[in-house]
Amino acid sequence: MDYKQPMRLSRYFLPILRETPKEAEIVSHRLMLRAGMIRQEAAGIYAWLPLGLRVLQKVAQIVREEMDRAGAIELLMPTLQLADLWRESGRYEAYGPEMLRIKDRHQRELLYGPTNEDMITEIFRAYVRSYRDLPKILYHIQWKFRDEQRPRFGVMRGREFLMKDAYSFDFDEASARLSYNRMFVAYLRIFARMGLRAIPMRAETGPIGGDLSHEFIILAETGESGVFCHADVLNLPVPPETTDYDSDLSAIIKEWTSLYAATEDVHDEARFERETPEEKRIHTRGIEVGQVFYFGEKYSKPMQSLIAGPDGVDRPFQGGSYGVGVSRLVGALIEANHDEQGIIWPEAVAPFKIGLANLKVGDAATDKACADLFAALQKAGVEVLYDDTDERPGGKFARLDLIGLPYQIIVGPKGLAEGKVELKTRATGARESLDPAEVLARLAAA
RNA sequence: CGGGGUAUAGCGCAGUCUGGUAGCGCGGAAGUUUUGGGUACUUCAGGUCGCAGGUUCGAAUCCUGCUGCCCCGACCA
Repeated sequence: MDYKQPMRLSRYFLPILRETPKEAEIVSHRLMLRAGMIRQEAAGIYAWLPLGLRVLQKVAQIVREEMDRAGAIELLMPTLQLADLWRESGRYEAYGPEMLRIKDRHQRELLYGPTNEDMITEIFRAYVRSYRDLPKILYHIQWKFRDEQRPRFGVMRGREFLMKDAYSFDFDEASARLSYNRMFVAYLRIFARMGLRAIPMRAETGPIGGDLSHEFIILAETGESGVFCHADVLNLPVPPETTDYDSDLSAIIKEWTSLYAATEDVHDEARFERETPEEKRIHTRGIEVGQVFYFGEKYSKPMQSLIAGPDGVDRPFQGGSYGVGVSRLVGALIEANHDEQGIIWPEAVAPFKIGLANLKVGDAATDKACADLFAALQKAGVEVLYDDTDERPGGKFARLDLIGLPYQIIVGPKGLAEGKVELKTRATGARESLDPAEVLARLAAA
């Protein structure tokens, strides 16, 4: 997808719903349906329409950039996996009905992958034998399927979902902890870049297993689990882009994990009260958007992925896995950024930066002013959606507010009579009457 | 997986109790009008009433079975 390609609304595919579909209960689901981002094809299974896809891919791209920055290497594993692979790790029977099991024409047993620890271990085992090749962190961004008993909340808890999962390979535990720390720091940056405050919380390790784990959680009333934390954890500094991932990151980890923060599953009320002054105690709900695990030899041992050490002795590698719910994040972002009128996208993930509204299509002056602005924005490489439809102003305003582009440039005969266009900032609602050149200077710069 | 709902036009709904071959609003098309926060009016198009059986002269409506979807709970990125 070429994001910079400017788009005319009259040629785009943006099926806006004026009324709320009744099946949508929470706000992000309602808005995604209304804004023409997704269409449900089955319970927990969605088609991503053009506007939704743009956001999904932007989220994925931020994840990708931060993973790369932290030294992880991208690959791509298939969605379908052989059941035998999972038998080898002992998880085929353990996983339960959540796993979608299917057979091919030869009656070979396959499954639609709910995660990829087994497969990445198989790949790694095939090629890596020496401690000298470690450490490594491999990741991919791929669709997963978990046959939830009860999918709900739109893309926040779908059955099919897009996930980034990374896997670390280390020779010893000390090194594995460093990999864990790298991913931890990368996660802090990923969510911060999307304008989200994600808090790492101690959590249960779940069916994947392991002995060290944090969930990254966004506080939201509509979240699926209860959380407890110290208020100050909301204001900790996010590691900068210049963070050296080859350095010892433990100071950052310590800073982010010393204040109390836990999900209800592992919550210890006595400890919470001991460690947190009453006025700093937060008890609310949260949306899990990422999780990091260290699980040691859980897969390398049963699957016999052995690494020769300096002493010539083979040992199972020390593993960790690190997930980010990419499609879920799109829902979470809306939960965190909306108002009565619709979505308010953070600029980093907005489907377009600007909505350019021609209030009187067919009027020579507004047409020309819009065409000039459109061309200039295109030239400046700014992502712009030009509403060139022959529709009433009210409808255009409502639609732009609904889809939540960060800026609206409103061009109508009234303002143009004085040589002005209006610049509206979606987040604040602020409207300014400016020369077209001023608007350009403002929006093309940032 | 337990409990509760629901299924009628693209979307939101009425009609079902009391059987007589389907209607309203929004949206769509054509037109007049209007033009800075979803303008008003006129006309038009669009539905084998979730599916399969059954009862009946006749079924959206009554009976049986099935399926999809939603909500609460348990469970989960």
